[in-house]
Amino acid sequence: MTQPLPLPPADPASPARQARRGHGRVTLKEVALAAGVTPITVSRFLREPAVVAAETAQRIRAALAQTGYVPNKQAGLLASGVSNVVAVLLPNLANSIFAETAQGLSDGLQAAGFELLIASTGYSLAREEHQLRALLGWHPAALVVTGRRHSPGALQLLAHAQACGTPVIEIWDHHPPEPGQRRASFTQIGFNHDEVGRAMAEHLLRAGHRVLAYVDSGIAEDYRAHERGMAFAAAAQAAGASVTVVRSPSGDAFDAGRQVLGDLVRAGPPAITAAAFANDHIACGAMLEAVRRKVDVPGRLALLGFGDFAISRQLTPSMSSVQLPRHAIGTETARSLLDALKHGVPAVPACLPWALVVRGSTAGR
Amino acid sequence: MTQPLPLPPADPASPARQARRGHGRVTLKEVALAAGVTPITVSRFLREPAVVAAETAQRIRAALAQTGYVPNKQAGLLASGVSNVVAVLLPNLANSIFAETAQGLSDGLQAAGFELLIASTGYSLAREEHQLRALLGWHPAALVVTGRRHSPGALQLLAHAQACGTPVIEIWDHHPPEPGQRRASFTQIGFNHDEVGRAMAEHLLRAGHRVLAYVDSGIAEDYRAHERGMAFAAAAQAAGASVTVVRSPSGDAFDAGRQVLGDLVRAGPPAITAAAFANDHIACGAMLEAVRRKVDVPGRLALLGFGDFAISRQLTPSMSSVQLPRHAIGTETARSLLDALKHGVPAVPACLPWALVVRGSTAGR
DNA sequence: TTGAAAGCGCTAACAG
DNA sequence: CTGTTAGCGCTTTCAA
Repeated sequence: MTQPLPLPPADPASPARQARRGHGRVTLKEVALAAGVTPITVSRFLREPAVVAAETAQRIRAALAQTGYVPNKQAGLLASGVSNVVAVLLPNLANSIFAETAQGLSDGLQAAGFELLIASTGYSLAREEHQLRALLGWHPAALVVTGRRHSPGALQLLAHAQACGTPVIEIWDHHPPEPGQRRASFTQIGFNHDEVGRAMAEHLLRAGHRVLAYVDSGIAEDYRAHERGMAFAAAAQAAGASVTVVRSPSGDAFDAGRQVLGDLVRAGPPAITAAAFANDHIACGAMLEAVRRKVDVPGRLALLGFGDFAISRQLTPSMSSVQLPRHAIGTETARSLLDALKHGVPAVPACLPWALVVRGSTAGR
Repeated sequence: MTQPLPLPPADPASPARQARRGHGRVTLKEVALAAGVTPITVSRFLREPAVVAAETAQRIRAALAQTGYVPNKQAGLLASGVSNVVAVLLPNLANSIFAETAQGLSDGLQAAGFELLIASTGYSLAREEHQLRALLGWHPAALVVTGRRHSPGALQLLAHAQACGTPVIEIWDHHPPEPGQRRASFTQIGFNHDEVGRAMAEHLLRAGHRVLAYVDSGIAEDYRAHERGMAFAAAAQAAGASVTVVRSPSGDAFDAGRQVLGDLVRAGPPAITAAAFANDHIACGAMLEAVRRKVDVPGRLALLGFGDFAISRQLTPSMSSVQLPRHAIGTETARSLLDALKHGVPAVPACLPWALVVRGSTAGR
């Protein structure tokens, strides 16, 4: 504080300094003092600049710049009773699949003045409930969670929030309610994983495969991957094909895929001729190992991924996969949420399109 | 509200209902009413359960469960004047490199009761300043930003915050202050990108290469990648080698790498015999294209990546790269921050280790 | 061990 | 167009 560093918005040596609280932050009152008005006028100017007189506005503007005022959101939200926070629970942020959804949400919500409070659950329902409890303390304007599976406690919290008028959206899923199970229903924005699993099976069946495998996610609570696997197996078996479900080992997904490939080619007789995977990383690992072992893909073994990650089209042969509305889930959720929040209506659910992209790894017959 | 759904923590049909505000949230006062004590006692119990009488505690516990109380953080933080929020600004979340740092931060801070407010800047200093302004409104306990380059406005905000006692940490960088440039100094936790650039050059020079290329990031404001490139070029030229710096095209990084490979092999005479890249994705793209074109790697062209992404060790030949303390930057920052916050001392800077991993793509000579 | 009073910083409502 | 009054939900003194 000895040398006068250029700190225009709040020079520590300026007269505004001594007016600060213990925490050192400039408050509305101090700005008002500097501008020669009352706090409420400054508050008004901040929210609706047009409503104050031109010359008053000028003085306030100067005071604002001079003091380096930053509004305290805690206080603002508390006083107004409205929240501009949207709480988001994702299984994972490191996984680019969800990061893109977060980006989509952010794109759609930030422009409308909302802030995102993002927490990751690590694919654990227990952690989801824990995080949910923490997030709820911010009294968010809306709640976005991943999937339709939640712990009983989380379900109660979500139902309670929804009953109090807070929109709750389940993303990355779109599923009709189970007949027997009575549960609160939330708005779902995503796609049906059963359908995807079936489509994956049908694609392989259509190519003439009769001995199939599904390589499931190594993550115990990746329910959506398990669901696709169940639907895949059911569809294949209904068509008279056989299906082996293997769970991929945990750890690096590429390595897991490499490891699984050994089991796949060793299996039988009858030999497995096509495998579907819980995600592209595992599938790509298997593909790389197949290339290394000179296992013919798709001749000896066809491979079908899920997620259509950037690397998948780059390998040789290129990986057939399922293209997902990763970003759209975010933007659509934002759109739906803004609508719901603005007009006080419930958020509308949406079933978003996906596409099975056929490439070299399952080509021809 | 017609059928009595099981909502234990706050049955909308319970007596607690009518006690709710317009926003429908249970407040401390209502819990107190249900427990037959005053709000302050409940508040105390929540923070220091041991300090209230055993039977009072019992009643409060029951009231808490019955009402489904969720503390309002806005109010709590406002009243106590302390913030448990750490604001984090990252260039990008979709990029797993930063997602891991965020995870590290989260791992270290959540246990200590802090919450992360994460925003992404999209590698734009302008957006950084904007986001910073928004984040500052939460009056965070600490500020974590990426890199040492900031807009003048952001610099003022950061300096101001630091002057007010809020720790400010710059991550992913560790650089001595420029002699001529007078600027506020913040705690840096990361590594020196000049050193990495030099090490990359030295590795290739040591392998006998004399005609080099640096494939820079296509992102204009990825200053750290540019820095590595400058240091790379300077070191190579100092050793008498020639260096061509090319900027990778924007868009999919793998495709960019593929595209760049054409230019690299076409260049000369003298022909470029080794290329370093701003990141592994571009490098892998180049590698895949080299394999496709049957360009011998490393015989005709050695490739050296940066970041050591999961895919890099999987390709054939495997990619030499620079292993980064992605997660450690997060955990170390958390550690440093907790220390600073707890003892009121400034956060200590740290220079974290990285390692050049030699694999097939730059092997032998 | 519990309570009463006061206030965090800001914003609704109303009044002028 | 501006100010007054009251209070958001909670926590900090202090006192009982």
